[in-house]
Amino acid sequence: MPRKTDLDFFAQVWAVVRAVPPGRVTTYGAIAQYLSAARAARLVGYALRASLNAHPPVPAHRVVNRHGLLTGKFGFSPPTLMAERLQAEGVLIENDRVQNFAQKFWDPSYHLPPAVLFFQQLPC
DNA sequence: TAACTGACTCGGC
DNA sequence: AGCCGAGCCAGTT
Repeated sequence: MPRKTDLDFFAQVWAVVRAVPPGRVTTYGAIAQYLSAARAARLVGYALRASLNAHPPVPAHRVVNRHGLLTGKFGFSPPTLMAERLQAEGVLIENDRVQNFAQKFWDPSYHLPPAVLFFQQLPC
């Protein structure tokens, strides 16, 4: 299993997050699993915290934890920005929790081509 | 170089 | 249904 690729782990995470459609959300674990690093969910969160000044921008607000909780909201300024962006896309938030999480959930492993192909077709 | 740190997850109570 | 402890891995110090 090639754990190393031509792209940094961070860059891979960002690429996947950019593929999440507006109005949908995904989880750290789902991204990690898609990247063949199912145990690296924490790293995904770590990568997202570093994504705030990434180019092109990363829609980090569409990534929540497995309970649909907005655990990363403190990475935004103000922290309410994460919930506001989601609600602007039609995702209902209550008490920092995504409502109808099961319906809004978007799984990269299901909706995206295999990671190898996905990164192959990526520009740059 | 070794130790510490997380925007997490899973399983057991 | 919600809390607690252990495992996880790349980056940073």
